Amino acid sequence: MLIRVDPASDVPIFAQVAASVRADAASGRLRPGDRLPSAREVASSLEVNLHTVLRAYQDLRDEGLVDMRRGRGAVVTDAVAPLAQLHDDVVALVERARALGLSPDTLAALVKETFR
Amino acid sequence: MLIRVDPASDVPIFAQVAASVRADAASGRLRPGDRLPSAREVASSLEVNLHTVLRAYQDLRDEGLVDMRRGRGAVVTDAVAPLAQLHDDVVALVERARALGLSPDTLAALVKETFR
DNA sequence: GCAACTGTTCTAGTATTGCTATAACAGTTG
DNA sequence: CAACTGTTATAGCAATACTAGAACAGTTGC
Repeated sequence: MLIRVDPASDVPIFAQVAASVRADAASGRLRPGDRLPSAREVASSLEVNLHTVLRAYQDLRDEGLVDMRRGRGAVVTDAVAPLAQLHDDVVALVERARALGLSPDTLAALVKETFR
Repeated sequence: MLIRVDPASDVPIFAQVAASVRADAASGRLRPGDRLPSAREVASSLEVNLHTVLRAYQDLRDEGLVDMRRGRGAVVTDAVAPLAQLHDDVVALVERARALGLSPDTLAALVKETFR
């Protein structure tokens, strides 16, 4: 379980951590029942604050993607299934967007706006 | 040409303005050669500051979607064509995501992460 | 039971960001 | 020339992102 983050990005670190987990769940690298590394572990290896990682984990919990309890850690739930189902479609769309020269921000913003 | 914004949203106003224009371009409601309403007009009707709208317009310019010159205003460029080409795919993906119960933020973040 | 782990909560400080406010400047158009 | 357009500059305020340190409270395994 590897969580990647780009410190130079304008995207908040906590959002990048959550996004990394989400992508792993969508691609099947992370399955229901799997446990995320402890927040302290992640914070240490990314050299960021514990609270920053916890903020990401809490966002994932709010989305229902993980189940959190003290002492146990954060465990992936069945709610990741929809993400996995969309994975191929998302990859296909991203490939088309990339071929057309769009930026990640542009495509993401377009998707978000279309959702409204 | 109508630009909608949700003041209660946690998404910055300037990002919402840019997203609104992007969506209009993608759907074909806005075509190459069309002129955006002046920043002062939009600021006035949305009851926000001029600079907030200009920030949105400048983002669109950075993406190449509009051409800006003082005195003339912001004009939509041919670069919106890729957006229009993706429109149907984006709508289809959003529909699937909605049916699966995903939130706009979750899907947008997933798309953005998949792009990396 | 106890030690070592886990998330939870609290307080607090700093730097950055989003937005506002005013004003002046400089091209473009009719 | 007048009325429009975006551009630039300065300044201030509120909220956000991140950090820091500490204590608390369940869970697990020896």
